[in-house]
Amino acid sequence: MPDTAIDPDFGFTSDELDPEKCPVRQVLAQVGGKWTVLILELLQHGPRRFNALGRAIPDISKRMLTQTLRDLERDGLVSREVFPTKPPSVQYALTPLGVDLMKAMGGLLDWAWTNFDKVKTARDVYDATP
Amino acid sequence: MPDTAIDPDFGFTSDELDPEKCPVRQVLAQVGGKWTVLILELLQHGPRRFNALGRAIPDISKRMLTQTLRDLERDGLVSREVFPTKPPSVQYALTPLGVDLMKAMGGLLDWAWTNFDKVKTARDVYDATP
DNA sequence: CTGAATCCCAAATGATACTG
DNA sequence: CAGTATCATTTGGGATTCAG
Repeated sequence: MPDTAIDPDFGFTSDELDPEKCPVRQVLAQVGGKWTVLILELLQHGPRRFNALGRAIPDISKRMLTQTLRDLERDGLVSREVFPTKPPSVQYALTPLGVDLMKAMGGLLDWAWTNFDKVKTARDVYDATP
Repeated sequence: MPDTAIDPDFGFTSDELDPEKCPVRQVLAQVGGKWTVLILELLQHGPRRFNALGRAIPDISKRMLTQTLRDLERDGLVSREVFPTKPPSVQYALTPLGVDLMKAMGGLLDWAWTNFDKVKTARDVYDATP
């Protein structure tokens, strides 16, 4: 008998919510990073170099810029190309998979721009009620 | 003169990336939480009680379930209704704003289910190359 | 210019016990 | 049942320094 019990309150198998197996949890763990989407958005404008990205994001450290780009490269969302100039330059760009992801994120991003004021208002109301 | 300088590499004003003012960063800080989207997805099935949500998510603690629900309520995405039965029962449900957010997230969620295997493959390839 | 390595702090999360 | 309170732990991220 399978160990994928079905939750009585929902229709889900436990497998579908398993942190290791649930694609939503895995993808969101990446995309939910503090800098991930910001960098992906910038790269939608075309390939950019390391420091150009750094300058565009005022409050990111080199450490996190490097690390986030590495993670994105590892996931196949961003490509990294080194030009052996002197000094060296490195260009980052969205891969087709990355472009596709950003297309899929369009709805969420639009929602954020058009509805965040409602969220802000809700917060103010909530915080105002003792 | 305004302090909203324009980045030379992109067309953005610094205001648009200001962590406090950028809706995308604000919304993602919430949605990117470890449990947020999971709970919102469950509530798409209809209103549910505290422990039903807890049972459906195998590895969440009561502490984080409470906190995430509070944050969602504060943001106007989830409603909370207390029934003074004995013992008490509390029902959580998506608000219209929450329903709307989940609609906007549809593209991303679909992408996760259909493309995560590609991400996994990319990871394996990346990790295999020394 | 593009990182890697290290140290360190703050925040997020988990574990457990207690309560109306 | 639906939390709260407290403590312990893990993780994310910043600052700094060094290197090809």
